[in-house]
Amino acid sequence: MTSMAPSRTEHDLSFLLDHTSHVLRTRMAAALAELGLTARMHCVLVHALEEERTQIQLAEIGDMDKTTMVVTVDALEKAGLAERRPSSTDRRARIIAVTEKGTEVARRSQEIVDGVHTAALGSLPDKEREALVRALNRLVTGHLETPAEAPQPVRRARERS
Amino acid sequence: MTSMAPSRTEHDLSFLLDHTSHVLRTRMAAALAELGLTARMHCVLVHALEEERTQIQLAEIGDMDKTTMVVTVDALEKAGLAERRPSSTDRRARIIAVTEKGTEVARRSQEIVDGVHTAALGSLPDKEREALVRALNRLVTGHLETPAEAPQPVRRARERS
DNA sequence: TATTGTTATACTCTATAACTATA
DNA sequence: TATAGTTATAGAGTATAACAATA
Repeated sequence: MTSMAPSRTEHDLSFLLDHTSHVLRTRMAAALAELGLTARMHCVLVHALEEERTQIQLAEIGDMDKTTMVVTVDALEKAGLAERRPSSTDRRARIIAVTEKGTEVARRSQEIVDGVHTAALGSLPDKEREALVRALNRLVTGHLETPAEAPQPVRRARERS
Repeated sequence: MTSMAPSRTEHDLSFLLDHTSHVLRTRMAAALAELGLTARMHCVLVHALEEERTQIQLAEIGDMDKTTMVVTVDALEKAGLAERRPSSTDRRARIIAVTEKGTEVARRSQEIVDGVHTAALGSLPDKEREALVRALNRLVTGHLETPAEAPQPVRRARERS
């Protein structure tokens, strides 16, 4: 969003990526909200369906904190789309089991996600679309693979009770 | 970040745009931090240098709220990079004047910004780089021009004093 | 001792509301 | 009445710390 260059938006990669990802995110959020889902809920549903996975594993896949995963799974349980089940091999861990209703919702939400992506990519000429996806994949696996660590502020210890 | 597709990351446009923009943003923040700047501060400096502009005008350009602009200008003043000056035509408004030091810092921060962008784009083959920029510009001015409005939550009135 | 999941909470960010002074 | 800038603060989002159960 923040314009990084004086009157040369066309080559401001920061602006271009921020703007497109932000707008796409709002589109996705609005589309998924029709099913009562957030992007995170969709993400968890889809990956929990693939195979038996614990909260930690799903958090890793979705690049969420484990505490964020707790509230996401809470929401899925409350909506009747998934359930926590004890792991048979590790009594600390919970397997996220997708319900029948959750399976159906995930099928529809995946259609929505694909539709939003297809609509965006479909607005581009074939050659350009292919090059865009190729270039982004090259950046994601190459020069823009890992974030620079931010100058993190310190956090005070919690008050003892 | 949130993976939107089951084991098909290569075509997950949400993931690709979110990841690249996020990583680029952290790179930019880290690089600008060396000068003691945030992306917003750089943005305001650069556009305040172009011509006489008020806070509101600069907020518009940087897509910031006017209250966010207040803290950004506070930071610039505190660092001795810019000053608030009364507008000669509207006594409500403040012109953001860049100091000599601010002018020099802006020159260097623009070099940093350009360098980060050039490094990222330089990791791509020529044809792919050109197509990426063309495709992103087409999306920004076309299908992904305007955000979908989020289902905004209500805000309670402030307590009267 | 380390790890999973949980709760509680602190912190950041940003937007909203109300306000002052002008227009 | 409307607008520029300010202050105070609400609210969302998320990360940190501590903890209980288990490995």
